[in-house]
Amino acid sequence: MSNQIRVRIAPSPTGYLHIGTARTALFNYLFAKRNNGKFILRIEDTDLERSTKYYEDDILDSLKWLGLEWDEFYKQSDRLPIYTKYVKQLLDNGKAFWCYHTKEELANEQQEQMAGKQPPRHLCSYKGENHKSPAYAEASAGRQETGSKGIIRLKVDENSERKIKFRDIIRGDIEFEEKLLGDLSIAKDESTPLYNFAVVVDDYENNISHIIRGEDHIANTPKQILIQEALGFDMPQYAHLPLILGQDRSKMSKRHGATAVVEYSKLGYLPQSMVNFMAMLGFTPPDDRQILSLDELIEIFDLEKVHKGGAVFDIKKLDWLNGEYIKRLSDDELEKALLSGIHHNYQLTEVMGKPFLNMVRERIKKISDIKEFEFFLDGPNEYEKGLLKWKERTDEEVTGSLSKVRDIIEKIGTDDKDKLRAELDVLGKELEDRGLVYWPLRVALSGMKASPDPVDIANILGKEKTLEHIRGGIEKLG
RNA sequence: GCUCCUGUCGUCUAGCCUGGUCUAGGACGCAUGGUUCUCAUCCAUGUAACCCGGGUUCAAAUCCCGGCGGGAGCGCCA
Repeated sequence: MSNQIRVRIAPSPTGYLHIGTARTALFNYLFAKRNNGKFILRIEDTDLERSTKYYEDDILDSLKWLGLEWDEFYKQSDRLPIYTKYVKQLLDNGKAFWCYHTKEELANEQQEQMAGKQPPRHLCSYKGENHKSPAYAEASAGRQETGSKGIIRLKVDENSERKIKFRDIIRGDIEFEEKLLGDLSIAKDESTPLYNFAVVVDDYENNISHIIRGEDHIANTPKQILIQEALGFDMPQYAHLPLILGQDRSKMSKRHGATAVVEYSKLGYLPQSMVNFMAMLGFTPPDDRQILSLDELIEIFDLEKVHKGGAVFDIKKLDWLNGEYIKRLSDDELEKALLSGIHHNYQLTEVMGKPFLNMVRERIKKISDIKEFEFFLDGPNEYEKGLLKWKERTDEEVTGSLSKVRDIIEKIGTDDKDKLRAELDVLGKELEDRGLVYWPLRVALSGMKASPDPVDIANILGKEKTLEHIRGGIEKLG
């Protein structure tokens, strides 16, 4: 079982689950499920200052909402003793050391290097002193002078001619020069690991076989490889995903709009369409299908076919996809979604039967679009009486038409749509103008210039409400 | 500034590895038409791209070289 596929998603609970992290999670999940592997969730909360339980909960909830259930769960803050063991090991065997430079010194060093067109890296003067503990340094004059409590770094050979190479499943061979890296920070103290170190230790301890993550981590890879080597760990396989971009082709961020998965759920997007859409950002099915479920994606997913270039997040395409998914929802599913209350801009309190659901299903792209249909419950909004006017027809003609429609409905009701439509068509023929019948009726019922078929509205509203709104229209015209 | 990644319609992309079937295909969007009281749906049609320049070749989106463009990373954040 040692060569079982094991992948992980490692979000840090310093914000809501980001759409980019969600996409990375999705690709990890697809790869794991495709290969009978395990999908592991690891919360990277070594930065206790910024990590919160609130965001951790959001990450878990969002992942579940998307349907990306994990097989194993870890939290770095539960695993501190493990990091301590490995930090001590490196300190003891001389591969790591304490550095006492201050942040200011480091910043100055970097500034000088950049000004001198040199690659920015920390070449630590404490490296040769082999400090194994801060206590040693405390006794030395150096520490008081620098005012730094110190940090633990990995020794990196600044004169090395070696290239650090790795094969990326998506991009092919990538290499970096070891000497350009500088002495890497790995821990603030023996029990406070820093990102690159914690990742390496955890990936090893969790037996991670493939590291699938965003392209923004490519530059971290050689650093992590150096740490692996110092610790004597094997190198996992790497695959760096393209970034999700905003309209200006820079990494998607808040200024481009919503970035959190939870925001999209509140905006009225379905998890199925989010999954489908995110998958398309960087992966294309071998056929021309556009609509694919999570299970269908698992069947066809191929990590080697993932794209290299970043993909712009196009909300218009998401809207279309979401509309397609809404059309495929069953009555029960649609009703449940409409009543869920998750969508902040309008709370529907009741669903008026199957005809209502069938009408809505074709007409909304997002669940939150249901607010356009609030007139079904609350009656038409205030509208200008001019809206009732049909083309060049006079108020008298419109009133006359509405009165005749009223008479028809008083007689036959609204339950039989076919019959009602037939009667209205007869009236249209009499008046030699179908529009004169349907337009004022539709406006009287909806109060809007664009709305569903008035016969459908009347049918859903029922006889009494329909007549009430028609009378309202007639009154408006005086 | 340094390092790395990347470059096909407005957008997501197929094709590129294994040159010809590519007068570059699909989808979203947009436009037009049909249905129609309006809108939406649906149907049909159209719109629009191989970053540039050399080279190799009978033949290049596809191979090679050189430019240019875009992005990301460069923390005692992750």
